[in-house]
Amino acid sequence: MKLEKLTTKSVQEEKRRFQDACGLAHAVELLGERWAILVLRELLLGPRRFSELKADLPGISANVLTQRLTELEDRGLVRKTRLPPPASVQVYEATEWALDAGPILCQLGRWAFRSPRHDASQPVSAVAIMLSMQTNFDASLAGDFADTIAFRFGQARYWAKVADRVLRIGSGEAADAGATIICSPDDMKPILYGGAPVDIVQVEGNIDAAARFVRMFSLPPKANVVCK
Amino acid sequence: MKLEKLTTKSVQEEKRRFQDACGLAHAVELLGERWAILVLRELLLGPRRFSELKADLPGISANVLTQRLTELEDRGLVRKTRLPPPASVQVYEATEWALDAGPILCQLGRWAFRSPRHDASQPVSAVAIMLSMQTNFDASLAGDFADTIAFRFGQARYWAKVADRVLRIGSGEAADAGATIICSPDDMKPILYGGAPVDIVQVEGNIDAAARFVRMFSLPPKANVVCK
DNA sequence: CCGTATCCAATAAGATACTG
DNA sequence: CAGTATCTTATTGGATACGG
Repeated sequence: MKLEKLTTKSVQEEKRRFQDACGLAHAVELLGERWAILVLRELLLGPRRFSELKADLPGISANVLTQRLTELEDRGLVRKTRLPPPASVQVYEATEWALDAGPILCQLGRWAFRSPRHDASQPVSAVAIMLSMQTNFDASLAGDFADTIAFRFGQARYWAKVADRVLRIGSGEAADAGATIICSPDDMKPILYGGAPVDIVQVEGNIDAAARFVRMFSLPPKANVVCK
Repeated sequence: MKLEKLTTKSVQEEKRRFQDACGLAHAVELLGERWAILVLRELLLGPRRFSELKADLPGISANVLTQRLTELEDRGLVRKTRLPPPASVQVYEATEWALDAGPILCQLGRWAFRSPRHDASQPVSAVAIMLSMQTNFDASLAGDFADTIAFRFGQARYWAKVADRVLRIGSGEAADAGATIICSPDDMKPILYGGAPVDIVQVEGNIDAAARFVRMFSLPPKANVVCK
């Protein structure tokens, strides 16, 4: 009975494969299922646990998340590992190869942002807002700025470091932060992309550094298309 | 009755939207349905007609193709136009914005090519093999080569032009081709990527130019991952 | 708390035949 | 050729209950 089910399932998977050697067709086979790309996005800045993923992907159900994680593991994009003691907690981690897709996916996101249908009023996750900084950083606005800005979104910790007109982001505590911004990921949207001043949220440390930092981002122009 | 159906449908579409302002989530909403990315790929080198698309997307059914084209049109990615007389035939054409996604999708394809699960023995479409040349062109192998190679895949015509270690591709007849390669898209795979000599297919014109040209491509290395 | 397994209803995809 | 119409099958997401 179970064997039959498994066989049926693999036959189905066969049938759902594209008969197409093009790499792009395979990309769709790897990441084309609903939620898969967003699960990977959440892993781009480091390992996460199941409940974090579920919390940051509003609308996903536990069984679907389980299924996507298992599929991504089967395909070599995700590893199920255990954090070193004393944490000793189980986490999901993107493989190096999966991380290589990160910059490409960010570019795809920036492209889709130009859609007239895009709704920026929806919520964003912490990872999403951090990645958006990386993607929409405008080197020409950086001037001689050189500092690290730390972010506290609830319990989550991230940082963004600017030097020589290059920005790098990462997760974890920042040792050398000139300023720390404490708010929710959603609070950052009007500040980074709506021209709002940084002091509408809590800032610790060098507030001028934080204020300069948040003016270094710009969104791409909307596409000139008509759509129903 | 009909109104009710439409309302139900739009409510359903609402529900399927991600509550996520991240551009990547919107990219999935734009291109995430099955076949959508491959339909767009087929339009990246110029307008195509319904039957060509159906023929080059093995396995797609007419109703799904209709639905994808309508959706892509609604979303501003595709325009339904009519070729100028005397052709006067209806074609589907990617918008400028949709074409901007082309290079990103090609990079995603090159990334997915590194998957251990990728099956290069599947067939490729004419557009896919031409795009793969653009994507996998290795400038360091071009030397001082400067010439245009024309391709005839059945009735379809494409060209690839190399100058100053830069390759450009396009569709249509090439006026100044040094050589013309006449075969099927699948025949090109072993020649471009398997080291096979170009003269296993029909070549007209300067065969040495064709032979040099087909050695200018290299695939990315496989990812170092285990997968079930 | 961290998931996993199973069932159910809704909907999307696919196969096939058919029409202007 | 360019799609529609109809029927069947597969997948999804939500609820619920269960195991470590």
